[in-house]
Amino acid sequence: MSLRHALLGMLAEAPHSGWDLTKRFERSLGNVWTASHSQIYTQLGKLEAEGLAEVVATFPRGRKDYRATEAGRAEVVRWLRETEPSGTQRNEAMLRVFLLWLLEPGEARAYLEREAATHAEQLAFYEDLAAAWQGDDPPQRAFRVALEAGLRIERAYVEWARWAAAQYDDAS
Amino acid sequence: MSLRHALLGMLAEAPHSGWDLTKRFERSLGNVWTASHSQIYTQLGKLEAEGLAEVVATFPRGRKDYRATEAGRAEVVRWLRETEPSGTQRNEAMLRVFLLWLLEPGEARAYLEREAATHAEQLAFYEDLAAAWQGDDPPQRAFRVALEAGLRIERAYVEWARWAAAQYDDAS
DNA sequence: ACAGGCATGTAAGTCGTTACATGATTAG
DNA sequence: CTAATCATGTAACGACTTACATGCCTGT
Repeated sequence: MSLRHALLGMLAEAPHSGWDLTKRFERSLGNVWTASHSQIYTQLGKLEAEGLAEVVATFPRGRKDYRATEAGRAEVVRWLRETEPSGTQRNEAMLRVFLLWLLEPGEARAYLEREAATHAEQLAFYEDLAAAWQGDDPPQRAFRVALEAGLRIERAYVEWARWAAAQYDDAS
Repeated sequence: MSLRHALLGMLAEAPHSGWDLTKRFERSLGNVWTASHSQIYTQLGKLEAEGLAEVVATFPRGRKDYRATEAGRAEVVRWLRETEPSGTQRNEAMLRVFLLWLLEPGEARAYLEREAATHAEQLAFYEDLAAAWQGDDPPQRAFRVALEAGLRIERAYVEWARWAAAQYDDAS
């Protein structure tokens, strides 16, 4: 159950509302794990019921800020230490590559060119983030390490997709 | 619904039994999409009921080989053409990197070193596959294109993980 | 004879998506 | 005053995991 631990991790760093967490998933975290607001609010309720998170402040418009309790923080750490990442992979874009032979070569090439463009855009986004990055506390440094992975992997994707598109050129 | 289309794609290439498909997911395809046998058998039943796949042969031990019907083949092609890959990402190993600040630097470094080793192993596996690769029909060529992505991305992961482990060195 | 791998299926429960539903605050 | 954004929640349905359940064939 990774969502629980993703939420607890963010709530161990600083208080956040369900809305905040939803936005963080949409922006930075969404590149490694996605979650919809309905899932987040439901999970926050459960974390509170289990004593892993608590409401620390309430604001206008019904906003509630949660923070991880000591038990909650201990639970993320336990999860990081004692469990191995599940090998479950889901990469729909790459699954489609296995099936490209079912299309005309021109269509396959177009798909790969769109992939190249999408990844180039994502890479540019990461480059902007990296250029703007500053901060030296541990969570920021962990973020920078993850961002570096994004940079390197998106670069590899862009180069691969361009190479792959060329494989489906009329010539070949 | 990617699983349906992954199955239909394989059944459009050649007849396969549920067992075969399960094995293919465990081996090559598992790196981009995972599926358990229970999910596969259930889905094959549905595909047959909808006229997208049909049983073409039966063997000892209850083995049944399925093949995509014309309607089934048309359905994968429609999916490839008319739908965009869903942006849903789930990469638990990278999610953990965002949370590494919760561990001692030594533990974080150990995690990243294990990641480097895991990806190096996967890379070696892909390199063996690439060395042994031959075949010139369209499905094989699509496989080779996907394999090239695996090679490049695993290489990027290995280099990143080594760099990242160094970030958590005692010195820093 | 028996171990290992082949082969298929069902059931219960959890996780995740999409749609529905409501309302408050702020900026223009 | 009104549109956009903030903000939270529930319900229905579909996807996925884990466990249970069964039995056949082949090689040693």
